[in-house]
Amino acid sequence: MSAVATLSSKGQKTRERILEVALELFQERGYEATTMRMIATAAGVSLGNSYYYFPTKEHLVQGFYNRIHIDLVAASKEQLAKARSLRERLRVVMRAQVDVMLPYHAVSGALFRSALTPGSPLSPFSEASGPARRKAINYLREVIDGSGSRFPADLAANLPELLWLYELGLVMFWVHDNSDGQRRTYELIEDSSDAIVRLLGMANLPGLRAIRKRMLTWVAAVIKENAGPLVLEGTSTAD
Amino acid sequence: MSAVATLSSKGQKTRERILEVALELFQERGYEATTMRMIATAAGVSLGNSYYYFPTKEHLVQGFYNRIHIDLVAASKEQLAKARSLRERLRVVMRAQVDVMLPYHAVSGALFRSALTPGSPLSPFSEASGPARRKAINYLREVIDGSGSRFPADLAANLPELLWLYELGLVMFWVHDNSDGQRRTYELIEDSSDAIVRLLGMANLPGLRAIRKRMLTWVAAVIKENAGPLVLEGTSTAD
DNA sequence: AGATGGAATTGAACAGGTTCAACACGGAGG
DNA sequence: CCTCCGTGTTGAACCTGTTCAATTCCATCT
Repeated sequence: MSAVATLSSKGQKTRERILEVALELFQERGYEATTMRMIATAAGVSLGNSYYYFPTKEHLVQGFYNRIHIDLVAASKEQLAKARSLRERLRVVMRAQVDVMLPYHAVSGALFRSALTPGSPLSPFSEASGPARRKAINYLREVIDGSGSRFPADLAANLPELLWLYELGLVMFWVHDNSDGQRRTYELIEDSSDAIVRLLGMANLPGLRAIRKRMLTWVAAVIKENAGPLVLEGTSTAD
Repeated sequence: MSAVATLSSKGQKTRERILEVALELFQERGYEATTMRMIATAAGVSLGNSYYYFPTKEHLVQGFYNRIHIDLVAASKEQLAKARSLRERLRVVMRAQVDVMLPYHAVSGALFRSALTPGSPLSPFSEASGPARRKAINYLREVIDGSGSRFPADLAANLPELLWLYELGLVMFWVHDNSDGQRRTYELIEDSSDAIVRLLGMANLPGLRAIRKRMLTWVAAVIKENAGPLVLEGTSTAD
């Protein structure tokens, strides 16, 4: 069994220290260039000890995800309280998301590399990412509820998940965005937050209703159907 | 300089043999579990020699991409000739795409892992993937042109790229699809090919026209803006 | 034939992620 | 105080991707 379950204050502290140091080094030198040996040394522990707390180097990234979400909430809460329209509220949150990730852009490629690998505990769809995913989706639910907008029942029920996928796409774009300061991503946020709200408003148009139904079914399927016994080649997902 | 440029029949043959053996092993044991030493041995060359032809293990995957596209064309050409409507033609090609990838589903995760990493020569957006990408897009252009459908100029101009992105998304879904025989992906093809054609038909509706314009701009941007001096941490993309 | 130069090829060495058997520590129970 | 046992911790060893200086091969030229 991994050490994650039992966390005496001693172990907890060590674990924290390793993660802290790791994130710093990732930021300074990049993911690849940061060696597990470096991390261990900088954290004042042995190489083997790092593996006692983090089964693989990639598991350190999960800590990164968690931190990002905390920062996101902190960075957007205030502005969000002032924003009324859904369009504006979306803008605020998405901009904040990009803001808090800024320091990591140079290494984001490596950081997110495993994210799209099916079966990886780092996949945003994975069981292991469940808590982080639920937090993110719930926050988006607040974003929606806080606006005056109302939608057809089926759409409303799945809208948080839908927007979460949008957020994911935005992050993917940001990762690949090399314009200075990721200017283009901010532009995309402007355009897309507007477009999304408009499309949502049109969801009841005669021609779109049928398509909407089926699309929602698929969205729900994508989000949910990931608790299955998915095992990646070689490595069991036991954790 | 890499060896790719000059290909005497001797080297060509060796290169082919390595790639052949590699793809077989990937299929049998998975990507991670297949060792460069295994590949070299099975191909009857030295370890170093493999690296003469394929700068990294991942470069072997590029060969996989190329093969897939060739197989796709072979598998769909005949049926495509019989299909008239855009919806039907889309269905045929997308189903063929999934068909030819079938044998690789178990390892597809690892195979496509690098695909989403920015700067990687394996990224479908990368310079290195240019030829393969253009082939794929051109094939989609045929798919569109072969149907009777006509679209507004700006839409028509970017439709192949748009559909290519759709194809990419479909592949991502397929990679994560664990239903038996990837049944769900086939279902998604049914639904989405229909939805796409309907949406395209509505692109001129008053509310959608403005959105369409801006979306197309972004699609064009995503596809093109990838020739820039993008360097991944540590490794230069010199190739 | 002999020389020359680039293409192919080799094997050893290196680096970094991961594993593992052994050991230290510290509190609970006797 | 001693024993026991599970949590923490260690460092060496292993495996595998990657690099590189050195060597062989071979077609062409003299």
